[in-house]
Amino acid sequence: MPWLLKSEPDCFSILDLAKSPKRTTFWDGVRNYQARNFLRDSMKLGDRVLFYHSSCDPAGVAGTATIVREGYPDFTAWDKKSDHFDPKASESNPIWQMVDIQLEEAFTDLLPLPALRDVPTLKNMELLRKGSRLSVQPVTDAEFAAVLKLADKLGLRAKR
DNA sequence: GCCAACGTTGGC
DNA sequence: GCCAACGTTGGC
Repeated sequence: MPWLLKSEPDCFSILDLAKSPKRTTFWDGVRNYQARNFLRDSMKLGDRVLFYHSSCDPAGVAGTATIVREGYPDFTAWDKKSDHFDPKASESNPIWQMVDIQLEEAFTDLLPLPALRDVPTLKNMELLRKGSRLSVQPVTDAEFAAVLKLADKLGLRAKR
């Protein structure tokens, strides 16, 4: 199943991912139980990911990635120096999970959120639901394909 | 920077 | 177990 992962580009952008060793990173800092359950139970090796930039202007889809390691304990949770430190977590009780993702394709430019709202296929997409804040979201195959198709149409996919 | 929507906390 | 208060998210 495809997924959508949100990141604030000021914190970690798709360019940061592109510059990472092997264009791969661990997806740490998720501190929401519903999102945690997706990371732990549902994300599978090889699943594709829409990399979404949130809290920026405009917000939108920045590219795609794939899951290259399935859920494992998020060790930043018991690192006191981490921004994502959680006093309730420990090595023996990790609470939080993360996955590793590898960059697949960075769009040449952001696919802006308002453009997604114009696509009929995406009408029920979790991202577009009013009040939706989930930072790890399942995406249907049809939705994933529709986003890529729109990126094509807007000329945001340079390499082939 | 505003504020609506949501999740979490904690008193009862 | 309810629910008010609070903190956070994230589009605008």
